[in-house]
Amino acid sequence: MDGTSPSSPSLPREARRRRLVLSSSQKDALQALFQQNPYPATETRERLAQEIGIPESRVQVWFQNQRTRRARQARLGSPGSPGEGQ
Amino acid sequence: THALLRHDPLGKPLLWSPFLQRPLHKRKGGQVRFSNDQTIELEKKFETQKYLSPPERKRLAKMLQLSERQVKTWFQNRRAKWRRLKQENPQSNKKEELESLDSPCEQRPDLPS
DNA sequence: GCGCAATTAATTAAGGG
DNA sequence: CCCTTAATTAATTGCGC
Repeated sequence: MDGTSPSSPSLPREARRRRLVLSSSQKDALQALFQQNPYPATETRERLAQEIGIPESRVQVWFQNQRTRRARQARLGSPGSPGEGQ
Repeated sequence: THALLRHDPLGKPLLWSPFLQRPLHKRKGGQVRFSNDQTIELEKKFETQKYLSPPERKRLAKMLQLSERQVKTWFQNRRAKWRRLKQENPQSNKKEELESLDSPCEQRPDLPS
């Protein structure tokens, strides 16, 4: 009896939340812009969204997640570099 | 009724899974996800009124055992999401349940007479 | 004082190896 | 199976009205 089986045979009609899968090109574009500016203005985001063909909100969340990723990577990468000057 | 019902295609609430889920929806700082009932009630109110007046907010907060601030925050977050949804979706796109109740973007917040 | 836009941290779950 | 990562949620800050 594992509850892990999502066996709900009675409702195959539910469209499970399908998350957007970004292509390499899309990711590349996002990353490029991110390197230029991790906090792009709304207009910039919109423009990029149009260019890569995804909704602006997705660009927004991508940037959010990317910031988090970066911060995390920085943490794991070099935990003790900067001599805190405080 | 349905075991694993979650998330609409466009939109709305996420209700947690039934019993077989992690006993903790508590975030680190002690923030907790609202109960299904709370969310449902909030939503119900939201369908009727996008903006609610301070006294109503207080009432609802008491009813749901939430802070007025929490209710306020919930409504604001909801409004934001809603606007985005409308903007991205020209028409109310709701798979099976269509609720064309949202046309006027401009609902005036009840002015205290 | 409230609404709103922007942003955050934590979490939840889809996709793919 | 498990890691990556997109999507969601409640809360916060700052700004203008």
